[in-house]
Amino acid sequence: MAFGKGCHLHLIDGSAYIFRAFHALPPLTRKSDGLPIGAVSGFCNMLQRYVEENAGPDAPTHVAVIFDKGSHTFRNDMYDQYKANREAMPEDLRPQIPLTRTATEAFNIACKEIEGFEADDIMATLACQARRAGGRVTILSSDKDLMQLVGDGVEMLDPMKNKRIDREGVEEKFGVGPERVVDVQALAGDSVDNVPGAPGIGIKTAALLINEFGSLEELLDRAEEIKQPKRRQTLIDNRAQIELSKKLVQLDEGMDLPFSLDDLEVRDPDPEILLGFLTDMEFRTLTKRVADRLGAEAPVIPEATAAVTEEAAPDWPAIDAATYTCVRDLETLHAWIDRAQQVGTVAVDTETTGLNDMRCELVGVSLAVAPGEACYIPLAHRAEGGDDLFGADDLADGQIRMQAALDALKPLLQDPSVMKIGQNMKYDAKVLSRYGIEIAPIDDTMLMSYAMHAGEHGHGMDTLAERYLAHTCIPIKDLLGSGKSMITFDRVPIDKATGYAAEDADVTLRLALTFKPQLHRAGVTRVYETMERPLVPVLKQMEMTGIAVDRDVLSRMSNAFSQKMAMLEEEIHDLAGEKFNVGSPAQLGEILFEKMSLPGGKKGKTGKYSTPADVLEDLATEHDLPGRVLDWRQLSKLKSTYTDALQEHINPDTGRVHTSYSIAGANTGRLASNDPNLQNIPVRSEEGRRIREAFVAPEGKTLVSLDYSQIELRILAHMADIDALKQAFRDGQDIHAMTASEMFNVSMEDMTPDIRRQAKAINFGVIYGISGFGLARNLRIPRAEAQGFIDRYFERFPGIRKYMDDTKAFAKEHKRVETLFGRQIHTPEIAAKGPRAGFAQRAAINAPIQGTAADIIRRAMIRMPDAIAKLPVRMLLQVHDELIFEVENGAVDDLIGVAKGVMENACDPVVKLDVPLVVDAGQGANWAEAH
DNA sequence: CCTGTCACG
DNA sequence: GACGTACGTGACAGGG
Repeated sequence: MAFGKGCHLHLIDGSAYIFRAFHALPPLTRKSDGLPIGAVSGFCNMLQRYVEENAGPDAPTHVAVIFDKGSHTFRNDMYDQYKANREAMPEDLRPQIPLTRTATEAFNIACKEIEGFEADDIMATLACQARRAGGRVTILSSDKDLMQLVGDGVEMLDPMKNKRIDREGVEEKFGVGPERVVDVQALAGDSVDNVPGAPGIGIKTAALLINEFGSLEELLDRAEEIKQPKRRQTLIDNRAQIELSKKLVQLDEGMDLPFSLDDLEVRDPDPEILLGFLTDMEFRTLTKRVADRLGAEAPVIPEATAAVTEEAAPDWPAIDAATYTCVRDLETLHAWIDRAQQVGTVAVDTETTGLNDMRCELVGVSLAVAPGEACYIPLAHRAEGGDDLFGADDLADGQIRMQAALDALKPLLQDPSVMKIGQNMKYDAKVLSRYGIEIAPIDDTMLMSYAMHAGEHGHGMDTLAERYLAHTCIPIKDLLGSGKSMITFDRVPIDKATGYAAEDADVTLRLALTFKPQLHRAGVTRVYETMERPLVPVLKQMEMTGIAVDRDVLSRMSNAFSQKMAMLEEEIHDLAGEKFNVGSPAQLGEILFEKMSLPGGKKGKTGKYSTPADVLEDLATEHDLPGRVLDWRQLSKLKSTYTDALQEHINPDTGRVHTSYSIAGANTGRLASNDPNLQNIPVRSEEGRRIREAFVAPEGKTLVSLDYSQIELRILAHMADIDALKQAFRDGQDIHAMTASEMFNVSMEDMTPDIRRQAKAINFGVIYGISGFGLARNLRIPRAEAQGFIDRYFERFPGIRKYMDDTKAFAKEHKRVETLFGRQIHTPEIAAKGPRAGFAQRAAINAPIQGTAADIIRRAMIRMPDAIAKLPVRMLLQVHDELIFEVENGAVDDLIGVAKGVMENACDPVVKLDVPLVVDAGQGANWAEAH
């Protein structure tokens, strides 16, 4: 039947169906092989319900499910920030996308998508064609972008609320008719799609203006006539941005489609094909329901053989090193690869010659496809007994040639439809990357544990195996030994290595099967999917890039420090009247408190005097020696930890320094940097800050540093809901001065640096879970006075005390606290008695604040690679509230614009802060200049 | 291997 | 009423 009068076209927004199905359902997996199919299941159920509900007299004559295809559309060419705030597609959803197309076809419903266009444009074009032909159209979607199509026989139906949206519905939502919806959207913008619009103008104001002037064009041409001065200026200043926004929201109704309306005619499904598909997916209930409706026999779905179920199966085979396979030829390897491909999920572990993933060599790879089914593929083990001059570096027999094995593994490890599970996958991903394999998609058991159990215990594999599998892993010591006689993994006999390596893969797989279904129940799926797992490739890239360090600068500083230290040491020995080890607190304590009888000597647990800096500072007024020791200590620290150690960390292959970030190191969600720690490079003292001059941009490039201004205090203002603080941040005030002014009744004009400094200490104290003692020590004032400050602070900002009390109460009740983004930090010690309770309480107060800040910069980092993809720039480092980039000189301003936007909007669209986030930028030839 | 000290946010 | 107290990290040196 040709489409025409009397015809009724249904357009189903396929992508919306998929996302709703994905988020509404727990992460179901196909029993036989663990393939994630939650979204497919939900999608099929929705299609079936659609079919059942649309069989009556008003049944459509034509129907199509329309999908988005490709992430880059013509709108991105107009505006590269379009939809830049979108969360990346969850890894579990990705492999399900093609299956939803297959499902649509199995239902024998037309399934359409066109590369480079959004589903909305296809639907707009089809709706217009149908309208012109005199037919009716119903769009099954709740997307407000589609409301511009309503009218003249086109309606929308919100499938969630089962609510029809006609002209009146659109006017209710936008305050204007469908033909003016794009005008309102152009002004109001859209944070979800990142359409800028006019700042400060929302839907209400936009509708008011459009109704007054008739159209957007008219409004912009006659903007001078607007009465409100601020509004007038906004429209005049942002004309180009508003016009761009209109182009972004305007749907393309005139696409050239490679099919016609007639191709969308409603067709009955072929029972064999549809039931075949549902059976393949192992949807028991739905298969039966569909079979009943089609009057067909429901096929029998065999019980699952593999042990992938909602709960970790209790009947898993025991973990036994003797049962694993050693893969020594290509044929066997291919059999394992095929098996992994079929299952769709495989645990992967690499064995290497060391712990440094930038320098070690690959020795072997292990795989696990089901509990108890694991293998080890040795690749570079050395021949045994070769400890003499000859043969020591010969490869042991019976190993597949490295390159041949990697060539065979590469398609599996890069296959987008096969999930690769690892424990601390960043390590393996970096090693494999150095061998030409970019492993993806990945799951990480360490990160699953971190998302669920941060604060409860560590997340190393041995710990997890003990706790969750009641299994003690083979200690690596048993293979490598320890201390001086320790060997590298390539010297381990292959038999012994097989048991160890394959066990790691087996354990990892079992942990993943245990944890994966628990994520949803613990309420941390989103944390894991959006803030843990996607960070792995981002950090991998940063770490592998590294930062250029000028060895000569460090070396000269080391020499200068040595000389000064030698001079100081001599002076110290003279003042003490004897030679001793200045670096030994024990010996120094003896000199100070015994020999010289200076006051304030306190002994620690070990019965030795303690000589921290603040004690020495107090003593400096009494004697010259303590001051000299402090100077010596500073130089000693700078030399040993920085100027000397950093030189050792310059990678000979790249000439750069490559830190490694632990994602699951800090309980709060912060990263930790190690080998070397580049998050504690000196900055507070002038002498220390000069070490940053050694961190440089190569010729023709610039280092750019972007840091969040006062992010934790802003979060506190939001979370504790303190109006005065929130307003101060909105007005861009000096927050410490403002606090001081409020507390001490000093006007901002009469503010002295000292009053401000005290207020600043209190502000930070609040974040740390303030105590009179702590503040007193920090400010070096009597305890009673400090307590007075705190009392006055709480009097002025009662919301802060309420936040602290509420947080403590929450922690006591739930044994955990949460960030604004849902990250959980467990506080098992909160119920402890004695001093531990105090620690736990203050940690509980601090964790949501520090953790939310950590979440925000994580989100920014995850979005950054896409945002800066077109610029000649690389992201190098993260220092908690700061990101450092290396950029070609010509692109500095572009980078600052783009990256700042990503950082300042990193909360979107999940959390709306009541305070703005502000990012400051710096640039220079080295880190000292950029900061 | 633990402790003290000190570098950072 | 006494006790011990700011939050989160990592690296280095000394000393058993």
